[in-house]
Amino acid sequence: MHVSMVCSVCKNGRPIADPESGELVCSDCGLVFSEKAPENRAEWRNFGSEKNDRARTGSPVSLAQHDMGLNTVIGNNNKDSRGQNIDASMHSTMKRLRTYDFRSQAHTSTDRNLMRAFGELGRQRDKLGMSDAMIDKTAYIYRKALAKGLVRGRSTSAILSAAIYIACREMGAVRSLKDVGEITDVKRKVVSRSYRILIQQLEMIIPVIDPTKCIAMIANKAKLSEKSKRMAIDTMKDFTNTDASAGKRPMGLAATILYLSCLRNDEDVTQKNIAEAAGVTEVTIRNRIKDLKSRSMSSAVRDRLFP
DNA sequence: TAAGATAAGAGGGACAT
DNA sequence: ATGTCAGTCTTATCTTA
Repeated sequence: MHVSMVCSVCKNGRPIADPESGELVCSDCGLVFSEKAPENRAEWRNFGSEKNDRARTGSPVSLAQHDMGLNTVIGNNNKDSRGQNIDASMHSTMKRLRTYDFRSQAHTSTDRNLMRAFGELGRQRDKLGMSDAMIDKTAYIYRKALAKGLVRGRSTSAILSAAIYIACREMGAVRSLKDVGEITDVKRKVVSRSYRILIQQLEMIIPVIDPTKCIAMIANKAKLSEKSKRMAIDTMKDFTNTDASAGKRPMGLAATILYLSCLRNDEDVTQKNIAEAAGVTEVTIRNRIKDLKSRSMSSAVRDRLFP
């Protein structure tokens, strides 16, 4: 299968194999490049006994379907097991059974809710560049939330957005609350509130987003030089696991260190460029600069930041 | 024009009542 | 449950180099 060699979003990253999911993801922004296309075309040959039946055996089992794709339906061909036509009374019985069968497919409110939610999830997945693994993770989280009654009283899309956000975080993909909110058309604060509820109620531990990934993402989005990017990532390593970023949004610090690195390299860039790429404001960058200036740090690091 | 300064306001956590 | 407080971040506006 053809794989484009440059990430379509950040225009810079190369596809690398993600050992966790086995998919090709962008080395810089974490976007999924491509995945194995599902083989849902008809079989070329028929291995079974039925004549002229080249159908596949069904789509893969997925959590992102309300019944996990394991549904069966009562057939419509009105033949018995030997292929004989069935008689009239049996015919009407079968018709009635089909009606019940169809209705029971999505009869509980849980099933209906899941159908709605996963329908929406399917519509969002391309916009977010989500892999199958991320979709399944999202679906799993949503199921748990629904089972715990966390959806009642809140909108499906709010909880779904939060589940998407959590799935992204767990897979190490760089997506902000703002990104997710914009794509799912849910207000950032609503996504954020739902997110907090989910991680509290489901007792989830969400890994902190890797700040070096943030830097790579911003640098590519703002089309900055590799040199500044490298430098910023090196510098950032001196700040991870310190309290420099405690309680602050990682993007703000990442953007600031990147900005300072660019200045150091005499790269033509404005606060505005970087702020936009990072999804923060210029003021935040300025505040972070002030914080950094007043911090104690080794002179080597200080020299690198403030020449 | 980019960067710095300042102010007002939103949203949420901690903590007390 | 409700109110207050400190801290973070955004938006908007004005000034400065």
